[in-house]
Amino acid sequence: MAQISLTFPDGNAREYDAGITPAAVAEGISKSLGKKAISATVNGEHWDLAWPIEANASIAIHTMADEDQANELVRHDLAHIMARAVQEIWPDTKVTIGPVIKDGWYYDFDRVEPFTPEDLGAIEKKMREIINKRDPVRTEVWDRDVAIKYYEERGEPYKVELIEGIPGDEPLRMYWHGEWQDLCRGPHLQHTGQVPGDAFKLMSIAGAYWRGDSDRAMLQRIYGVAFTGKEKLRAHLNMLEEAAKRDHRKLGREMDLFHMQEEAPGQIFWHPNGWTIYTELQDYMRRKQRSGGYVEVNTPQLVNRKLWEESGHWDKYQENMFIVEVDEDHAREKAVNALKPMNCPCHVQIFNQGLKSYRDLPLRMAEFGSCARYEPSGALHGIMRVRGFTQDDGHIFCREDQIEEETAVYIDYLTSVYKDLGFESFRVKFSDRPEQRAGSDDIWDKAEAALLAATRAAGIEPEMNPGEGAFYGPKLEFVLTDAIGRDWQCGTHQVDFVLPERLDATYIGADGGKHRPVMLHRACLGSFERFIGILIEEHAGKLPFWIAPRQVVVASITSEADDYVAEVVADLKAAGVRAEADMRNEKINYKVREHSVGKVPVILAVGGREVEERTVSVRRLGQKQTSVQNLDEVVSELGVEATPPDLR
RNA sequence: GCUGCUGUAGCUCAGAGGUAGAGCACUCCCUUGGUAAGGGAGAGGUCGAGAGUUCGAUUCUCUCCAGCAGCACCA
Repeated sequence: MAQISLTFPDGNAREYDAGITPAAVAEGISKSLGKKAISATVNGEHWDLAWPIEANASIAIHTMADEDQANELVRHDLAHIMARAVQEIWPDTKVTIGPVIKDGWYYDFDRVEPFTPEDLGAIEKKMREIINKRDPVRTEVWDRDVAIKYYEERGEPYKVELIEGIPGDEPLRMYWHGEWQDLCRGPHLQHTGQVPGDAFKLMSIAGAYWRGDSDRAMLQRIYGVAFTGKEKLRAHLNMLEEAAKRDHRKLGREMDLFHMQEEAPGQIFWHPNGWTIYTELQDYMRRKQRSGGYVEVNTPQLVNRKLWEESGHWDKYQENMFIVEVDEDHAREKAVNALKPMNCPCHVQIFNQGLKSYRDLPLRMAEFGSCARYEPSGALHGIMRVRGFTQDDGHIFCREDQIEEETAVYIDYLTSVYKDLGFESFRVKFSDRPEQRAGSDDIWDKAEAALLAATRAAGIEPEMNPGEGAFYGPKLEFVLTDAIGRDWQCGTHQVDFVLPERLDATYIGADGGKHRPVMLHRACLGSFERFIGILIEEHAGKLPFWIAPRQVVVASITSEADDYVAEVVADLKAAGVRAEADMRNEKINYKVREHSVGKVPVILAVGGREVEERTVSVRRLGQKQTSVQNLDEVVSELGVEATPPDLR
């Protein structure tokens, strides 16, 4: 038998017979490791203990102490155990796929009867029975024809389709958990009893399209979470509960920021508090844009269909546009307009007024552009995905060779904005050429290289999103996450070769001839609405002082202090602080509670002593202790804090 | 848009085939209280909209609207 050499993490190598399994390797090292081993990493690949190793390789044996591998195995085995449980309870259910995801797994089923929330309990119970049986997990490699026939006979069409989609040279692994069988890449644990029975929970049922294709069957997906121990599960569930408290929809109500109602789905009624955040943020962005070399413009909301036809939106985006037809007695003729879903075509109209010289480039044009998009009803989400929103939009008209420099400048700009707003880190995704695209490969090469180079120069290694670019050019997406970890694209930076062409934007080059500018679409916040939603969740409502809508409440302890309260409020306002008086006939406990719930950053309590000494008792949100300070001192301190970071 | 769930007072929720309840919030009264809910009284709802079944519907059925979770979408 041929010999192979396996290299261990400590650098030592040992000789084995070819075809040895990691289980035997572990057993050979020590009896206890043989018992504790759950899987291995072989040449960087997560490897089942039962898979043979045929050639020289590096190897690391894993135990339950290796969190990453253990979680993957536990979650993956649970996916199978859940599918088995479901088929044992409802044998007519067809199985599809069940991958591991962050914190758990899901499995998609095809069953005529929908699952109910009560079913989850029954499935969990059955899963624990399976775990308690300690059924062995076994794997075999099959020929495709045999496997296809096997699944056809069992009436599992989805599995047949999956196999047909697997490249012919890849081995088909068939797994058994006891008598129950599934097609699976593996690896898995050795028996069902290795899965902790008290560290998982089925979370929810939802619809999901087969293969993610909305033209195909709607399956039923069951989500579960799982960990290696029950404390970790408890911590996770606890985290979710805490995260729910940070939901911007809940805080929006509690802080009286905004509301939404049936008559205007996907649109926001901003209340005074919320609008203060909005305008404070807008003022800040306007200053940043000015110092960033942008010129600010404003363009029409309602634009005739002709322009949208020229821009291509009428063809490609019509379903998402609010179309407005005027056909009334007072109108001479019927006009078809659309509320703008984007600002870009309008910005090109401004660019196109008069002749532009190469000396004008790069031309950075910005607009707080209000857009309306008819988003699918199921996509709406609080103020983060709406139908009426305002982008901090901007378009940079430049030459091809300026893309990299402009991208670098933009990343720097965005980074400073995010930092000022409390986001020290954010994720960047890079989407390159899709299959359907405009422009030559040569231009794409250059544009992609420019974006990547600028991003890397900024010290950012983007996540790759292959083939996800716009048809008109590659893009960078700047992603922030909400309270429960969902991704939201906020900032964006996209190269566009197409729109300048369609709308015939030109500039006169140094050579005296006409040239086509490149357009960079960019938004830093993305939209005020989404960004404020993220901002609220990121800070759990405890916004940085300068942007907090209600900054200070001055609360009287007894009515004797009322005059002094008014004086303190006046002083604070004069220092540029948003201050209000609370002289209601209520106890200080009550006032403190109410304004704490309302997330007011600073409460100044004043009673007889403070009136006497011209001091205030300062209480910061989230802190129990208070400090008595001189009034003038506090006013100047808070005046500084109320100053936006770019003006300090 | 798709699958499932939900819609009762400003908010959080209970309720039942015979036309509705709690706590908080709100208004008034008492209370002047020292850092997360002092006490009392009062007011407040075509039970999301429309249709059907029924002697009678907010409750059952259907359609629509909106929201929630996920999927799809997010040039």
